[in-house]
Amino acid sequence: MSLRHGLLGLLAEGPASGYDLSRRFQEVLGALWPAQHPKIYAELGRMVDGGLIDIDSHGPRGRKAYRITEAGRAEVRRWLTQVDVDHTVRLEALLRSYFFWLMEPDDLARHLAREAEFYTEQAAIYRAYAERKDAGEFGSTPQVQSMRITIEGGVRVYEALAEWARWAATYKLPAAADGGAPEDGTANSDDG
Amino acid sequence: MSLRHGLLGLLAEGPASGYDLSRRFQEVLGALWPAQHPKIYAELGRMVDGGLIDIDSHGPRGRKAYRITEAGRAEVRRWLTQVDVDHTVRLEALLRSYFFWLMEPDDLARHLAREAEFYTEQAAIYRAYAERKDAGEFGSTPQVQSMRITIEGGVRVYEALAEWARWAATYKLPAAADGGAPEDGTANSDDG
DNA sequence: ACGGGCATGTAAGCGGTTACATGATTCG
DNA sequence: CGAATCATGTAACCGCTTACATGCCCGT
Repeated sequence: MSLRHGLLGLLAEGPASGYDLSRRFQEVLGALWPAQHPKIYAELGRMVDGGLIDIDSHGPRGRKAYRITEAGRAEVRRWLTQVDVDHTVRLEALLRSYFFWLMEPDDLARHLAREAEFYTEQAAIYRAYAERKDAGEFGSTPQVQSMRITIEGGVRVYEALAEWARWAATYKLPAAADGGAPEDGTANSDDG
Repeated sequence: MSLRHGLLGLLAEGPASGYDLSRRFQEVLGALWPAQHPKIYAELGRMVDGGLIDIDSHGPRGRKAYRITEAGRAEVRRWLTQVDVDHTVRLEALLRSYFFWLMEPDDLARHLAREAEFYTEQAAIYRAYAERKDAGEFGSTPQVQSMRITIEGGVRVYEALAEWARWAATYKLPAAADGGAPEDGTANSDDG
């Protein structure tokens, strides 16, 4: 249940409304940790009930700003230091790659080209963000330092995937063109 | 709903039981696309109803092997060529990094060290797998070629994360102590 | 006055995890 | 004979997404 802790972490910087939090999640974390507004509003309600946050102020258009409590601060710190990282990743692109052998070579080539393009673009978005940060556009508070690290992670992961897609294009296609016939025959049983 | 297509893809290699599929998902895809057995059995049931697979044979201990049908083959090919890739990623490690500023410097250092270790280990597991493959241990069928690409993706993603964690350790801590540029060499003018 | 963005929510449904439950077979 | 592993499932619950629904306020 990390959305809760993500919200608490953002609120640790200062009061914000559900709408604000939704936007901030989108900005940097959007491609790394998606969070839709219904989930956010629901979670905020639950956290008020649990005493982790409370309502700071009411604004125009029914706006409600939330403020983190001491219990909330303690909870986000507990999460950061005590709770094991959930290392689950779920990359559909890599799942698909397991089944590339079912695709026609030129469908596959097109697919990999599009994939490479997508990841390259994502990496560029993050890199541009990093450059704006390094140019001092956001100041140099501890929060911004942390954000810089997150962004760097985005750059590196997307660059890795972009390079992977380009590598895959050169790996698979020659195998389909030039011989490389399956002369093995014995292979079939599972276990490796 | 990619679990369905993953199962179909594996069944395209030949008949298998739910238990087999569960194990095969674990092996290579375990860290890239988790799939628990209850979900697998449920999905197999639904796919039989939908005519994408049917029961191939009954074995000992109530074992049921499933065989892909023509409709199933068509469906997995449709998925591979027609359906847009779901590019959603969800990396808790990067979400957390956004809140590093809330951590004590030595908690953070310990955290990043453990993270680096974990990702390095994962990368090593995949790299070892890749080497066994490249040594010809699994033959060189098209399926194995595809698997090789998946593995390469695993290596690259985990290596990227490992390097990121190591970079982060050199980036953040000098800022807390007394300045000094990160090894990476990229500009960070506003860095303390 | 009106359109776009601010702002908050509800409800249905899906996909996934965890815990529970059971039994057969093989191997030592 | 007992333990490990094979093998299949159900049920409860959780987290998340999508679609639906509403209304206000600001700028032009």
